[in-house]
Amino acid sequence: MIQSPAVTVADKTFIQLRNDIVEGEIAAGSKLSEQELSTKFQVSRAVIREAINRLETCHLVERKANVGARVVSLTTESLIELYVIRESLEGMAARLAAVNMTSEDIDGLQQLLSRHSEQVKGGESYYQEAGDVDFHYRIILGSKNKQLINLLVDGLYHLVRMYRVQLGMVGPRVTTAFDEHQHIAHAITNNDPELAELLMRRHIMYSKNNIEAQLNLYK
Amino acid sequence: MIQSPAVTVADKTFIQLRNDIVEGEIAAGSKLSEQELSTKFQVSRAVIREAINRLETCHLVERKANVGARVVSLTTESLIELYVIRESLEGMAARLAAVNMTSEDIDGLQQLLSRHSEQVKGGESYYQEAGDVDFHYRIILGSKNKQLINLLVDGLYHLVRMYRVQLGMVGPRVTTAFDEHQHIAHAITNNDPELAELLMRRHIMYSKNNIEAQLNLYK
DNA sequence: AAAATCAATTTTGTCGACAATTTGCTCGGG
DNA sequence: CCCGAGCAAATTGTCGACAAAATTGATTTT
Repeated sequence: MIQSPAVTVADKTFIQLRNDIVEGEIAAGSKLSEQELSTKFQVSRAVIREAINRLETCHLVERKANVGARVVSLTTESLIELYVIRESLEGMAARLAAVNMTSEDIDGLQQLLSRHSEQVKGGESYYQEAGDVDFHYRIILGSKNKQLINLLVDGLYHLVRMYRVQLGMVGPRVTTAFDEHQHIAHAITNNDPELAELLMRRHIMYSKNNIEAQLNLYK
Repeated sequence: MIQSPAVTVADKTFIQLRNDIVEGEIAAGSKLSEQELSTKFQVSRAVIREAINRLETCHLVERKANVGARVVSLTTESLIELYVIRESLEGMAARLAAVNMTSEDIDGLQQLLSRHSEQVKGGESYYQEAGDVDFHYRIILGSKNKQLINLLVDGLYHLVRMYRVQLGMVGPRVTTAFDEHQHIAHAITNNDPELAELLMRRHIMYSKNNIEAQLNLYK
């Protein structure tokens, strides 16, 4: 898949729906009526079905035969499960990146961190949302493992974003996370795959623990 | 998704096509013509499109807009990439299994290994194909992480099987692999997640190395 | 009143036809 | 002889209608 510039109507509908779901405009757990959506978007049901199929591919909706499609519901368990998978896959991505990133890739990564550094000093919390994603995204691409990239970017990325947006993942982890990013980048620069993987796994595990703690406040 | 007993025509067509692709009856890299398939299976093109969409979901075919769908081509690089992902995810599965498997689960796992033990002593090479899959499958389910299970069983399992069938993964690793399985099971029985993950990762890495060696013979 | 049954309605599944796009070929020019 | 423009055939994308299945609500039975 990988972001191709939406040539067909089904493409546009899919992207629109995906945004609506990730942003929460279509509520988590709600039903996706084909008829309703086809009148809303002024397209045929075939287009809607195609779009829903793709949403299922990136784990944003679940379909049951003869019953229909529902947006996935956001549960604490699923979020934790997701972070465990991220820990595993992005840890591996960091390991691979330490071996496979070119010096240009590494330069770009360092420049990204420099910009983030100024933002953190300046007290901007803009960092958390886009910055964190950017960093992880570069590591994933740096793995140069096409299947891994596809799995993460098209398969889990949007689901992670959906949780972040809708549960409002903020917390006081901004500067801490930035330090962790620097350590990971350092390990990659030194071509130290074991350390890069270890640090990335810890980094994601800390995020997971942080989220678990936040969620337990509501209990 | 997860194996639901094919209620709709598209379900059956999908499963049929999936088998044909995995078994190599539809050649790797070949084009899937919607018209051709719809006449062959005596169903409408809508059904074929639905089936192809699902095949894309489990990474068995790739689609391009206005061009069509092709069965993925089996390259050495992709196979290695796949094993790297397995190493990561199944390693994590073993880690989780060591924590989350019930004593009943563990009993079942031990019984499975006992049966395999007799088969290995008896010199049956039946083991490799079904036995290995069975073992790994139990570990994956033992993780109790629904998203991980879904990712592996519906997403990568069939692709792995496709490679095994079509490249004829045999090799002299039968008894060695069995020993490794026993060690992994032992670590899980002892509730030792770190060791279980380490051993599973090594186990899959050994398989990967073995395959790489085999493939390099042809160069 | 609660549970089971059946019919009406709504929703998804499947179909064939038409529209839009790509592909391969032919033809004309350089 | 090679290359590009344009045309023709084949393929995918989109559509509306019909068939089949599930949900809903009323009715009957216990």
